[in-house]
Amino acid sequence: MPELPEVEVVRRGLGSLVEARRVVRVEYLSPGLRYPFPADMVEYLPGRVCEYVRRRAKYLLFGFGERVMTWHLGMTGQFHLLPADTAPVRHEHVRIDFEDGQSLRYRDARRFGYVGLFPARTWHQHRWFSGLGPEPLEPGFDAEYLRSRCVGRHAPIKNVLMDARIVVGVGNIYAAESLYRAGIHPARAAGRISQPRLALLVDAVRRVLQEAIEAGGSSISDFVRVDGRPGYFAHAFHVYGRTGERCGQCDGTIRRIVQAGRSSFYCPGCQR
DNA sequence: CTGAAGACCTGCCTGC
DNA sequence: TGCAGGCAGGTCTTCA
Repeated sequence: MPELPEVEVVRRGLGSLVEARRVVRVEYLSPGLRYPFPADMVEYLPGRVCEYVRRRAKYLLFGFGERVMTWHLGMTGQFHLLPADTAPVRHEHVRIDFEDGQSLRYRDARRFGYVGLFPARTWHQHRWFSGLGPEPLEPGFDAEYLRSRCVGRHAPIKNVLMDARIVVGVGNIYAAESLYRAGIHPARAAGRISQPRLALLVDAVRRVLQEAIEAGGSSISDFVRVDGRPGYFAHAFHVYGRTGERCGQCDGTIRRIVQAGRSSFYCPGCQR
């Protein structure tokens, strides 16, 4: 489901609802997610207070004393906060009940999501996190850095942008939209883009992600916020999912190609 | 090392 | 109406 903006929107929605709340019960309800459920969570969390909800890349981090619960939403993961006596929702996998009578439900139809419970001091050393690149909305991601990671690479810039070792949080939608705004063809070899154009790309990535967060994320088929409302950024797509439609800036028609097994959308007139 | 393809899952839409 | 095929926002593993 989610790229960085959607995860960030979920984080903001969850924060005020679960921070400072005490857990009373954890239940793991169904067939497994992508990786085995950390069984010690059922014993560790009850009695503890959620101190914070943060985000790193596309992961949510929940602080509980000496441990951090990390959560990746995969493609279709959703959190909902419901009264504890609400029956399990479809594809519900985990529930965390709080002292105040509310219950956090995790549902995930495709089960690509996964949970971990790590020591608060060393969670970032785990292989899920240790190789991650910089956050795109923080200062470490700039034109000079991107240039250093593109030098000598023949891979298409779109694939480079989606490589979490280079920069985190940019998925299929926002890679397409960023490249459109920067006027760069998604198949262009990363090593053959000038520094000024990479600077435009860095700027485009930042603006697209920021605008998407402010719009509440992109709801394509099933993304919803914690309160069930959709995000509205999909209305602002220039190319994603618009195959055959007219480009908003030129006479061109939006095209779809497949790169590394994923759909890419671009305007042949605007993107070189 | 790099880059591409396949795998993991279910649901939904299209076309025959 | 039924069913096969293609597609879906992510990441990891395998293979060339």
